[in-house]
Parts: sequence; structure tokens; C-alpha cells
Amino acid sequence: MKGYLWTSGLEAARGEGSSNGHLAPWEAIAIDAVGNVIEFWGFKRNQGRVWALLYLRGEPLTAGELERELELSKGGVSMLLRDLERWGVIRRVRSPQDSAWRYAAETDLIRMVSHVIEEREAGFIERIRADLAEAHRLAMATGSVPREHLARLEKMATLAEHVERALRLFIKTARLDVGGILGALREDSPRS
Amino acid sequence: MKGYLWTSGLEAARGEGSSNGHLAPWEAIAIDAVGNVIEFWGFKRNQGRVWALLYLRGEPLTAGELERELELSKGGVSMLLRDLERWGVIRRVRSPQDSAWRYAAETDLIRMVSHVIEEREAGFIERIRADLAEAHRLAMATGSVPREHLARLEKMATLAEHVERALRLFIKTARLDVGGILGALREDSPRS
DNA sequence: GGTGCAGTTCACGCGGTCTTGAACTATATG
DNA sequence: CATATAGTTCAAGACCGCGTGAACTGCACC
Repeated sequence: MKGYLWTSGLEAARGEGSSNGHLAPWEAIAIDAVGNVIEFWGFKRNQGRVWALLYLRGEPLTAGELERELELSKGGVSMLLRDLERWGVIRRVRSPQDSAWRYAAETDLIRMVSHVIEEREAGFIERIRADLAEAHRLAMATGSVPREHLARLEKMATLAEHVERALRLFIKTARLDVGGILGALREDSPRS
Repeated sequence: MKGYLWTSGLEAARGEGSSNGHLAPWEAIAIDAVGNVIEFWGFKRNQGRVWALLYLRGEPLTAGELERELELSKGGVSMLLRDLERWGVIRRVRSPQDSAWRYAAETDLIRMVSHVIEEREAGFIERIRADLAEAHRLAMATGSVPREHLARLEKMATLAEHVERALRLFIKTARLDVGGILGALREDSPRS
């Protein structure tokens, strides 16, 4: 399994073929670890795995390669790449003579996560607030709602506000904290 | 964390007339809102709903009442109460002459959430770290792994550390922040 | 126009999670 | 001890999201 029709000049230099369709064991482990983290954060596991592979390899890969290495379907890869690109975590690069797109990992995975979570959470909180407000309105309109019941509802709303604040603060600090190591992920010394 | 798109509680409450026991529309909305939050945090939606009803009502309810009001099954209520009680968010109280237990909401919902999340996250991070370490070990043992690949793997590990730190910090601050309003949930001041 | 390949879209099926409902245990009461 | 009611457990099934694979589009080159 050495010769590839589709990888002619570019890869020839790194002859040792580890990419015949299954990952090196250590890669598999690391990639799955990232997949788990990403899943924990509410994304798809395979989104994380795709990013991880691209990042670990360092060089842009084609959709076909991702498909083979990660054992995913064509359609699946397409959708995953779509999402990742829209979120700005991977970059589409046109390869010189090859007719296929290639994808490269951006280093700001975290910024994506925090950004998307921030948006998601914004809409989320928004809805909660709206619902609680509506509940309050209805309760008032009803008229016959005991005073302390209303009071508890109001307290609930303030609780929501506080939780919201805590969440926002977290995202902000996470951004800052992690932002500090963005440089660490970046290729500071491209000596290859 | 799968459903950050739920059908708005506003309509949900109006749809099905009142075949339920006697859950006021405004209660339904507020309760569902809490359920959504709780679900967002990785728990079961109905755990949040149960707590919310108990909290809003202010007085202890029996399992049967919960079953009726929230339209849940007997078995389901049993399991939900079990979890909630173990986490210390509700309290089992013996009622004077009635032969059934009653359950009352504790006010430290958040402490539970942060506590459980903390534990969950601790084990989670632990495993990620172990996985990455293992990947690194394997990669080293393999011998033929390019240096920059190894370097990226290491960077990944440090990223993980930073994320971990950010998470811990979040939980801590959330605890503190929310702790401040525990008093607000308690039965003293009607207004925030 | 035709062939081949890259990429996209989407209905379906699989797998995992939550809920149900019934069988079971526990406890009280006459 | 028989009966009733409260509470628990668990297999079966409802439910839902994800990935698959096939049909489709688009593009390039012959």
C-alpha cells in the first residue's frame, strides 16, 4: 500500500506511509481524546476528531483522506467539514495541481468553542428569560396566585440572571486564559 | 447537551387543555423553563421540573402529586426523587398522619449542579489526560514519529491542562457568585 | 456530449437515552 | 393473615440524534 495515485509530489518526501487507511495507534488515541472533549462541550465527536487529525498531521488533508483515516462516510466528512469551516476552525486551501480541496486546522479551536457556546448560550438564556417573564405575566393576569408563589417565581428569575452572569464570566475568562496558549498551539518554529 | 433547541415552553403549556391535575399555565411555563436549564447542564429535564414544582409550591408534595401534576409515571417519579434526594436538592419529610412521604425543595439547586458537574468533569479531565499521556508514550515507543508531530501532541496536552484550569475556575466562581443569591431563593425577601 | 471524480444533500437505520408500566417489595391496618 | 397503599426495580419500547450510503450536482478534462 505504498503508491498513491493522488499523492504524487507533495507527500513523497515523507515517505514512511502511516496513512494507508488506519491511523497510528497513538494518533487514534489522541484523536479520540479530542473527540471526547469536543463532545463534552456539546459538539459532535467527529468534529473534534477531524480537527484533531488535521492538527496533528500539520499539513492539509483532502476529504478523501479524512474519510479513510477516520473511517467516516463521504457524506459525513462533507458535513463535518462544512460545520468546522463555518466556525473557522479549519481552513480550506486549494492545492496547487491536485483538483481536490484540502483542509488545514486552525489553531483557535478554543475560540471557536467559546464563540459557538457563547452564541448558543445567549439564545438559550434569552429563551429562559422570556419564558420566566411570560410565566410571571400570566400569573399576574390570573390574579388568584398566592403572593409567596409569585415571590418564588421572581426569585427564580433572579437566579437565572445570576447563572447567566456566571456563564458569561466563564466564557470570557476561558477565552482569555486559553488565548494565552494560542501561541502554544501555533507553529512557533516551523523547522520542517 | 443535545437539545438546545426545544419547543418554546410558551406554547407547550397551552396546547393540551387541562387533562393534567391542576397545574396552572404559568407554573407549567416556569417549570419547563427550569427543566430546560437543568437539561442544558447535562441532567434530566424532569429532574429540573420536579425540583421547580416543589420549589414553586413551597410546600412538600407527595410522589403521587408530582406524578399527577407533571404527568410522569410512578416509576419515573421514584427514580427522579431518588436522584434529587441523593444530590441533596430535595428533602424527604414525613407527613404527620398521612402514610406517604413528602418531598420539599432545597434552595441550593446550584450547589448541586456545580458539585455534580465538578465531579463529573474531574473524572472526565482525568481520562483525557491519561489518554494524551498514553498517546505520547506510544508515539515515543514507536520511534518513527516525526518530531513536529510529537511537538503538536505535547501542545495539545498543555492545551488540555489550560482548559481544565479554566473549567475549575469557572466552577469555583460560579459557586461563589451563585452562593450569594442562595439567600434570594430562601424564604425571606420577596423582591430581588 | 461523455466520463470521472470531488463534493453535497437527505431519507433511512442504528444505537443510545429516557420513560413507561407492570411485577415486585415494604409497610401499615383491620 | 389478607388487603391496600407507597415505593422500587427493570425489561420493553418510545424517542432522538448521528452517520451512512445512494442519488444528486458541479466541474474539469477528453
